[in-house]
Amino acid sequence: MDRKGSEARDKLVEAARDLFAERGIEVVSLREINRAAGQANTSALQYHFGDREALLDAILEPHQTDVDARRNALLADLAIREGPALRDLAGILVRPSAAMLQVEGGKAYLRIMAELIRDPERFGRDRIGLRGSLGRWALAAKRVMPETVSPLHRRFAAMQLCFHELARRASTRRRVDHRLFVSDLVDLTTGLLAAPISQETEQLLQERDAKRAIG
Amino acid sequence: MDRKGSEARDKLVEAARDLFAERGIEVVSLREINRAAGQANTSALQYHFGDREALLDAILEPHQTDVDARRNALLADLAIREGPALRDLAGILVRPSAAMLQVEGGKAYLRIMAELIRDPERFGRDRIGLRGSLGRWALAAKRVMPETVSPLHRRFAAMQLCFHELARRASTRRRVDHRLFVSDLVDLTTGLLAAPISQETEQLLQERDAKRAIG
DNA sequence: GCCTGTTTAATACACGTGTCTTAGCCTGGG
DNA sequence: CCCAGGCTAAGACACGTGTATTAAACAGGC
Repeated sequence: MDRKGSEARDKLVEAARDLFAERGIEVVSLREINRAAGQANTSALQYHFGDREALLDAILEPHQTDVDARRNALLADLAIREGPALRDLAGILVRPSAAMLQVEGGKAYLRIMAELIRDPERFGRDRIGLRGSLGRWALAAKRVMPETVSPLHRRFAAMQLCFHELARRASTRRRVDHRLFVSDLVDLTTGLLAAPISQETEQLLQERDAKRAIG
Repeated sequence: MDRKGSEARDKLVEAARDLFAERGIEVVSLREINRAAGQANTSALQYHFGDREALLDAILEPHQTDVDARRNALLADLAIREGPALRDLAGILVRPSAAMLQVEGGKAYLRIMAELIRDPERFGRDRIGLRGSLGRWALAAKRVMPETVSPLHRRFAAMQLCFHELARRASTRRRVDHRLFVSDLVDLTTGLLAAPISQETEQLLQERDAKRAIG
């Protein structure tokens, strides 16, 4: 009942994937997906998936496992080395997802992911793989990063940057060579993770801590 | 016919503002806005604004002029000084918008802006004020920034970061003092703008240029 | 062959939507 | 007073939506 059904099912996920990417997950109607997939009847989608969420899962799952495998491999490499640079971390965040730029349907996947990660609450944060390799990445990053105001904030911001920029790249016209773009994105992400704390911030931090000590 | 009509009109924009911020501009139905505004009839919105886009303009306009005034003032200050640091630039990007965190309805405005700036094409890029103070900021930034791979890319990424983080802040529970958050966000933005170019990127750049020289 | 289970097709239903039309209200100016 | 015009109310229209139901095609196993 699940994997690899009926060619029509495949067409459905394909059509849904592209429509979700192009116009947003919630906006596209199920009927429209049916139409786009050729299966002219209304309940094909109903039959194969049940509802929109299950369809979304079916779209995401293959790419998700692909990305997770790549990132986990990089993380395993990292564990061996000692004293990895921040740029290595940024690369581990960016590159596995960036690889989807060259995969069939990967661009649509990236655009959908950007929408999902934008507000993780909307569709449940499990779906974006925070419990998967992204979570492991965050842990590794925490170990390496210099102590900052709110390292969590920085890591989340880095994820947002990464996925948003990948989605932008994925939605522009066809490119063949993404290496320069990816390398630049890794640089940007590194800059974000490594952003120094200014005097102003330092002072405000001290003020806050002082207040907390009193209160 | 335009400014300051009828209290009901104000309630309409207020309700629409909050609903747009909470659930997305395209998702909320006009009927729902009417309902939320108390005006139980269906065509009040129709009458006062015409369509959703005009309503959106009515929501944005006051805050937009406010932000533009603040940013333009900062830009004027900047023009006098010489050799401003990148962090000053980042501050000019962040602070005028961040000020909306403490303004009645400003949080909703920020969340809407984040959605608009996410894909400027969807609603027309005029609406996000790229022709206003944001455009002037981009020009000023271009003058100050070190030459990078694609400075435009960096400036756009900085804007995205800024508005997205502000929207996140705006959608969390009530906070009183935003100074530390803002200062930290300025630091992050600075780090993004100032992110150094890695060896890898440098090399890829040279390869690209070499190819271009041949082709 | 035939019969079972899986897939596709074809409608039907109740509901929410954007838009339009018509009538009622209510206030300010003559 | 009254009555024109800005505003609100109420409803109708055609349409798209998610879901459910029922029938038809299509396979493979005995």
